[in-house]
Amino acid sequence: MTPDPIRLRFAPSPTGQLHVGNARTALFNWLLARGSGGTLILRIEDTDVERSTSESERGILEDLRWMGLDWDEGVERGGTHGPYRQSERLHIYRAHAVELLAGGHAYHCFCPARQLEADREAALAAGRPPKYSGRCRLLTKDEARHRVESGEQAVIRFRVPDARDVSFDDIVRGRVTFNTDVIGDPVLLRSDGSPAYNYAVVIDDALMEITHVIRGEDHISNTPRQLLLYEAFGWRPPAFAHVSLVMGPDHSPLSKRHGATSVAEFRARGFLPEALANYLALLGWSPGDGRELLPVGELAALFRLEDVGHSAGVFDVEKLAWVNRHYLKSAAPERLARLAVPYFQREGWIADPTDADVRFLSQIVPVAAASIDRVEQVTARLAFLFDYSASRALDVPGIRSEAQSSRDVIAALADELGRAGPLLDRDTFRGAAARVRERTGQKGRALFHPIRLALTGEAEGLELDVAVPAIEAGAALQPSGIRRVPSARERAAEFARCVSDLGPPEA
RNA sequence: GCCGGUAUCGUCUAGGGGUCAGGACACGUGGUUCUCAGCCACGGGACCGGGGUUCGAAUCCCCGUACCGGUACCA
Repeated sequence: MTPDPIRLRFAPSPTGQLHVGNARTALFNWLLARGSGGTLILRIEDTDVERSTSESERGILEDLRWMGLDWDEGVERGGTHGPYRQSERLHIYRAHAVELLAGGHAYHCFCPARQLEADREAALAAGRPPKYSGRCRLLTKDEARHRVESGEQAVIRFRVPDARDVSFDDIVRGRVTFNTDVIGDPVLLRSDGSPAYNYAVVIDDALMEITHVIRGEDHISNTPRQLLLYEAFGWRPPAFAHVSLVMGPDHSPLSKRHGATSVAEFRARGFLPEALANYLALLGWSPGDGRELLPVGELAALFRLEDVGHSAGVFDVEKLAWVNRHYLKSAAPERLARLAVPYFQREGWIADPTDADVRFLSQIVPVAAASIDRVEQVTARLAFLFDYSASRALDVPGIRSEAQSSRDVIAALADELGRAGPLLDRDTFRGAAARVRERTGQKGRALFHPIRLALTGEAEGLELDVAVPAIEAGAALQPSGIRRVPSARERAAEFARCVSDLGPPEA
């Protein structure tokens, strides 16, 4: 007998960008669903009308898809358990509240907000738990009905049973127990008729037949309230798994002041989706055999909730960068080229790339990508192509002094390239360099470094064997959407002229 | 305050009554290369504290501490 397939859900609130902590929760749900042949549902928890926006919802969905996470039922996908937006389920919450009211599990509460606030402060001051006093619990149904009918504002509260333990076996943490004495009667329906979180989740998870709730640890103390609700309805609760939260380097919750926190920001900085997903899976979980660089598809087969760590994890951008480098090195050339285009555009180096431009970029961007952390950094690595200036290079003291003491190499290079054809491949470049060596007697660093300075305008960068042919290929680009790339010959001539204008080095 | 959770190198983790406490990122040193990055090799670096149980505790138990979460008509 095979067990029923599991049903999981990810239920974000569309109140901002998708945070990496939530992305990790989504990923864990996805890994388990895909690894077990289960169903993943995407539900939108937009009952907070003030803060929910449809742009946020769109952004979150986009970020999820970008990371490679898909879902089987839910928003923009449909399914038999919809609607999947809480704002479209209000009638369902009302109907079930009526049922709870009838069964005596819930009651109307007319306490004004200021009263509640005062109670709360008094309780805190007296060292008591600041839970709802229960003032309206004793109201008779008739009295409550009259007051409601007379137009008085009311919320519907759940009647939490007194002095009982509520326990559950959390899949990641083990048995967790709360006593109901510390739980105030939670609001089910607000005075405007909209459902509160703890109520809506229960109705939705139950009606959507969710079998496993994987969510952040911040929800662990909501769980007993929700369990009580399941009990009142006579429903069987799902299994719960609370995963720890993601922290910043200072061990406080990851926030803006730590830098990027949302999936969209990491994407904008040029992290690859497969790298972010791989890294996030490793934060709080490990396959156990020491392997770390595994695509999510493989991780899914290995993932077990029981193996998820109990403690909060610090988000380590350095390690993410390492994972990203790995995927950068194996990414398809044309994909990298296209990913890099927006960054070039931002620099004003490219307008609209032609097919030839993309072919050119597909040659050189992957080389640059092998030595950077994120696609964003490709511009610094390839600035020598599009942003060459001999005079600007020679403004840098270190470059100027080295160039001045290497005038022989620079002059010989300019002369040599003036008579040679373009250095379109490694061997042609090496041949030219060999002739400069013969003419000057310089070799090794004393030969190549000045050549680097003259041809790239930079003291460091890609190896010349690929940089120089790339310069020539860029210079040969015919009708192009790329800013003109000066050839090696032009560069050498310009650089030599600038150096000779400088005169001899100061003693 | 009260309730709940958590605790192995700086970070992510493996392990778990007797181990040289293993790996990865980061860091340091050396090598490779015209340079930076990379890559390779080597190296330093941890069981929160105190009690208890035990021949033996990082591992089991208790207490404490620290941190995180909750204590909402936010989710």
